[in-house]
Amino acid sequence: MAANILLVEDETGIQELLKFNLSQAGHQVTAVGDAEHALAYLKNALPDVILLDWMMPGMSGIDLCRRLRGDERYQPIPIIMLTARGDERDKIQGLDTGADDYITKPFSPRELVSRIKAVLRRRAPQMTDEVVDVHGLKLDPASHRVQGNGQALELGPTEFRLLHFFMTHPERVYSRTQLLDQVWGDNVFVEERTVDVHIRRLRLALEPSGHAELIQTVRGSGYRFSVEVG
Amino acid sequence: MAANILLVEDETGIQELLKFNLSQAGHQVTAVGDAEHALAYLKNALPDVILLDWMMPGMSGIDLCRRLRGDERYQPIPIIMLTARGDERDKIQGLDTGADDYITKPFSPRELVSRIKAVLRRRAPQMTDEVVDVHGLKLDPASHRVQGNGQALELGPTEFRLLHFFMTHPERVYSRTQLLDQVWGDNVFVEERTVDVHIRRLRLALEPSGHAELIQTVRGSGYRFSVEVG
DNA sequence: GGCGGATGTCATAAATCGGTCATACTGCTG
DNA sequence: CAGCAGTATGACCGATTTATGACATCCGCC
Repeated sequence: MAANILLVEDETGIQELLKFNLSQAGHQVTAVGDAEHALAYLKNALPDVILLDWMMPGMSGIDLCRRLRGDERYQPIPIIMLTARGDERDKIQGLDTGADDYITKPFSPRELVSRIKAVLRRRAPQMTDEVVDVHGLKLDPASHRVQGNGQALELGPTEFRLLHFFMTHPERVYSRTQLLDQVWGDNVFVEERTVDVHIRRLRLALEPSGHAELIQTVRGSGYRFSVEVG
Repeated sequence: MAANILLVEDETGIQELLKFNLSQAGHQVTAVGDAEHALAYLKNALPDVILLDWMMPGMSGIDLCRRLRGDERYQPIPIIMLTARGDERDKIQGLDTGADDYITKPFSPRELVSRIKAVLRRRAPQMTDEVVDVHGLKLDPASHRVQGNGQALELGPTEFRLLHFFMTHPERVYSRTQLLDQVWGDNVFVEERTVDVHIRRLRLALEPSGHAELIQTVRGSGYRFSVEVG
């Protein structure tokens, strides 16, 4: 579950310590000292999570949070607020501004790491490395394996990501464009029809265990991963 | 998993208690009364874990922790902080330390032991001296020997470390970068492709006993040590 | 200083993937 | 039932990734 994390924190001491601990947990951390630098960074890269200190010189964490929540581009990025105060009022206010979670100093590295995991799970289930199991179809991100009813299934990198996305977002139709954004990544120049081809390859790969039917075509809309028939 | 533990604690009562309990659990304990003695000790020996009391006369636990974290030589050593419940919040406020874990007094010896174990496993499972045996492939860190189905296998130092890491982290994909970090060490300037070469050498070394298949390529992701086929 | 093993790098071969296209098929609409 | 838009399929080929063999360097040890 390696994630790119943007840390916005003015105290260099805490910055270093968090950086160390999060790196230890396998994450990629970029640290900036204030809201302005954070915004500058965000113009060029989209992290998977943002850790935001509550109190900062200049634009405060809460202001930055509000601003990010107002921008469609940054809206989907989970935000965790860091604060020294355990005040319930602040917590309410923090969550009010659109933060996904809130953690009070001091906290253990382990706690922070697990909260990051939780927040990722909620926002982007396919980012976590948890095993997904649906109807006898099992996908393990850690070992990068897929089994259908215990039988090993072979699928290429793209099909793997595609299936992973589908399994973590079941029972819902996704257009080709959405799939390209989610599975291929944004800003990729690829024909929409290419999705069809990979859907086919995925179906072929799932055929041996009879799980191909889980990938359903919704004419005029896109595709859906669903347990129900039809 | 016998570990060398450095205990830094000023209260002799607690010191004795922990020493007894940890020895009981099979660990080798060295106890010192303050940070200065701890540093002196660390010049000559590197323990596997450090237990650090939070509040101490002279240099506090938190200062020592910071200092150790800043030194590349001590950075990989797991640190567990011992803190008194309800300690003045302000002093510890937010200044999370870079410790791997912290435990609040009073705690049960059993809890401490299991946390030590957890921290060791998390940091470096391959650091332990336990013999690893998977599918007839046996690796003994102590004697630095590898056998496949009883047959001695020859492998170079790097291949040995690589195999050791894999055997202690099975069923999981590791990217070339991760392998470089874990097996070669951080901050090493080595081409990623070099990993391929050592993978090949490792496979060649394991060939005689037919264990080469345990080293599997996961295209686009990295390599995996796995008992399962495919 | 010479030797042998170990290590990292490179060039090249081999394997696989990914995107596109042409074509066949399907289901809806009038 | 003809036409049409959307989808499935099979083939192709360049691009990327991995495997392999060869080579230069380094280091400890005679």
